[in-house]
Amino acid sequence: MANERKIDCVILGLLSHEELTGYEIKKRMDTTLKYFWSASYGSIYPALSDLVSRGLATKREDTESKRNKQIYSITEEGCRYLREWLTVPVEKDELRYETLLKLFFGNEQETKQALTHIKAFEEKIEKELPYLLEAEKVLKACLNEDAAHKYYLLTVKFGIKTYQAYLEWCEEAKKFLMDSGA
Amino acid sequence: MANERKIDCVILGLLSHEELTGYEIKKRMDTTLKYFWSASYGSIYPALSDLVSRGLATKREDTESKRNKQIYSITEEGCRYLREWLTVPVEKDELRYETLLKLFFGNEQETKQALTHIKAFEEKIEKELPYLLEAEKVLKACLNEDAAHKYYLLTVKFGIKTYQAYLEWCEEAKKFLMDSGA
DNA sequence: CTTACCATGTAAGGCGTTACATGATTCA
DNA sequence: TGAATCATGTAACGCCTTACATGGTAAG
Repeated sequence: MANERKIDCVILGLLSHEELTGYEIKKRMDTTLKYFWSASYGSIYPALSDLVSRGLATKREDTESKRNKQIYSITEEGCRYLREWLTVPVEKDELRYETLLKLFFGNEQETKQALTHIKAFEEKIEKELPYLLEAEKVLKACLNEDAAHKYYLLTVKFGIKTYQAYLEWCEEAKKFLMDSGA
Repeated sequence: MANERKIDCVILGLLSHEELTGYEIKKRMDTTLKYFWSASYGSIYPALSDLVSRGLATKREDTESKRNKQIYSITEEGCRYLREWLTVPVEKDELRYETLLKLFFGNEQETKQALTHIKAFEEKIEKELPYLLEAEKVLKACLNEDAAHKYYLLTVKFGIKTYQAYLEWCEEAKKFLMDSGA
């Protein structure tokens, strides 16, 4: 237990909450996890097959719906694997912001360009923040329904805190460039 | 100009400030850029060769020092390439925090484990923040010496803002878990 | 003299995305 | 009936890291 593929752990984590299809796993990623993790079908489906072959998950066909669904569940061993991973210290938290890269080299362009990148970043954050705030409200309201909500709420709060810090920075950065620039 | 390898752009950006060896490029990454970008020798050296073969940079051997240094410079075309990239909108800002992943699935473990991850995260941030604050002080003092400092300062300020937000979140998260937990 | 740092590069392999390929079902 | 969404998968390829391989130099 040292070099786990993160995709395996994310999937097992989601399966530990409920049974899911590959499609649903992708959806969870694109909604609740997307603020700090992402994955594509091209990594999810192969990972699912792999988890089954390693005995960490099982697959069964859905009989109820008319769709050709493959439903995945976590196994006992999968649970053990997940819990083990959760006890191991975090290896790496990574941030790759192209916006900051372009800003860092801003001197090669005009101030206007730098401002454009900052504004684009600001707009993106302003558009996403309401979803986080809404999620916070909903989660706070049903905190007692599911113990897992507590942890979900913490990650949402993280997103809100940082997004608000981003927006503050955007304001300051714009002011700084407009005052000092030109 | 649509699918530029970011590593090329970072290197060209650094070379636009000054001539550098591959080793020095790596060092710049590990100090000034590491808060929002990273790269290893295994990607830097091949990229440098590639940039030379594409006419975006030139390489010459160092004659002054006794070391076997390969010094790289940006070409006119390299400058054009860089500036072009800087005008293109940002494609992706990515955050991959394993800490949040482990926290999200925190229900599978004890509250204690979640707290451990938060504390480890907090310590890491507390250790790095002073460097950012020091960099801010230095940059503010010599802002007029080099126009590029202005942009460098902005990225440092971004780091400070977010790190401070992280620390606030850590405090709240710890309190939240200790109050609600157990 | 030996440790730390300077300095360059390659090879193997991992991990993941994009694009492709296909088709069913639901809803307006 | 057509668009949106549900649903599963593969293949090619890109990009990067890790580990390996090697050796010089400066400082204590």
